[in-house]
Amino acid sequence: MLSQKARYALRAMLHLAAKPKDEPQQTADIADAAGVPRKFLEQILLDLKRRGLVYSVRGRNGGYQLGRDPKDIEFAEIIRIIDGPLALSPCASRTAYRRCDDCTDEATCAIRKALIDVRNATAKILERHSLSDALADRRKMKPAA
Amino acid sequence: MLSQKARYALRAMLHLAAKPKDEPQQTADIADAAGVPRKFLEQILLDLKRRGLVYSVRGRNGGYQLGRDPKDIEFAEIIRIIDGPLALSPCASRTAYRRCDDCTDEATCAIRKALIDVRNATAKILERHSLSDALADRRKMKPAA
DNA sequence: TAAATCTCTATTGATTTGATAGAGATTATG
DNA sequence: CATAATCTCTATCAAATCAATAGAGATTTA
Repeated sequence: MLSQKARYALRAMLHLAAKPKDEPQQTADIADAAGVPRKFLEQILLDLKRRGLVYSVRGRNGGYQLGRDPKDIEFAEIIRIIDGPLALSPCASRTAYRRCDDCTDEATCAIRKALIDVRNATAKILERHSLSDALADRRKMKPAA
Repeated sequence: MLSQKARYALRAMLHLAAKPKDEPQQTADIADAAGVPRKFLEQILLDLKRRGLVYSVRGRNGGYQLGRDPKDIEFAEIIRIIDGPLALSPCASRTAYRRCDDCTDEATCAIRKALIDVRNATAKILERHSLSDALADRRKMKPAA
């Protein structure tokens, strides 16, 4: 399961993706639109900012914009920043590989093998799914009435 | 990420799968072989027993056996029992669907759509991966020397 | 009857999660 | 320049979850 925080992050990013690129959106507005507690959202946006996914403008009329084109921001990246690796076990992670403390023989671990398959399938989907894909999906699902 | 408990459960089940079907294995032995704290393992096995994955024999010389043929016990089932649904969000789960509390429009939720794709891919792998598959993998990886 | 085992429930300490708070730093504007 | 509006940073907190331990009970064999 994703954390609530990661779901908030995805919603906030999707909101930003739907806005004109260079009109900073304020945390209060994003929080309202995405249904996220404002102070909690601020922490989330700071994390995303530190990794370059959003760009911030300080001071009056400041706010947040996407740091890159929506087509270059993948679900996978957002989730990894907030929740950590996609894999079901550290030993099956590519971005944050770590040997299991209590693993006796990784080479023959049949559990690990299955978990790597899952991690690859998950990454394949989430690394190919960008914010612009999501916007397109949304338009498709709810045709302009 | 799977919980430690789920990893323990997979290891314990794999250990049982490698043993003759009708020789009850004792928790102390399984715990030792699978590297799981004994009392913690007992809880895990009880959960698995309640769902029919293992069968127990009480009293002296008692112990645990698989409740079904290893080929009919899937990783997915073990993980679901211990950790709950495979999906990344309740709204993307098939076995434990629940609407997101704060979801405004599920029909057009582009996040949900991606998460459903992930859940389907994950389930496809883990529902087709049985304990006997895992034993076969292990033999393949470590040919009888 | 005693020993070996599974069964059940409670408890505990550590960590994580989700959220709130408030004091800075920065900028636009009147 | 003063002020209001904003992002920035760190601390704190309560509740939930996780990982593990404990121990009394029930069951079976020898």
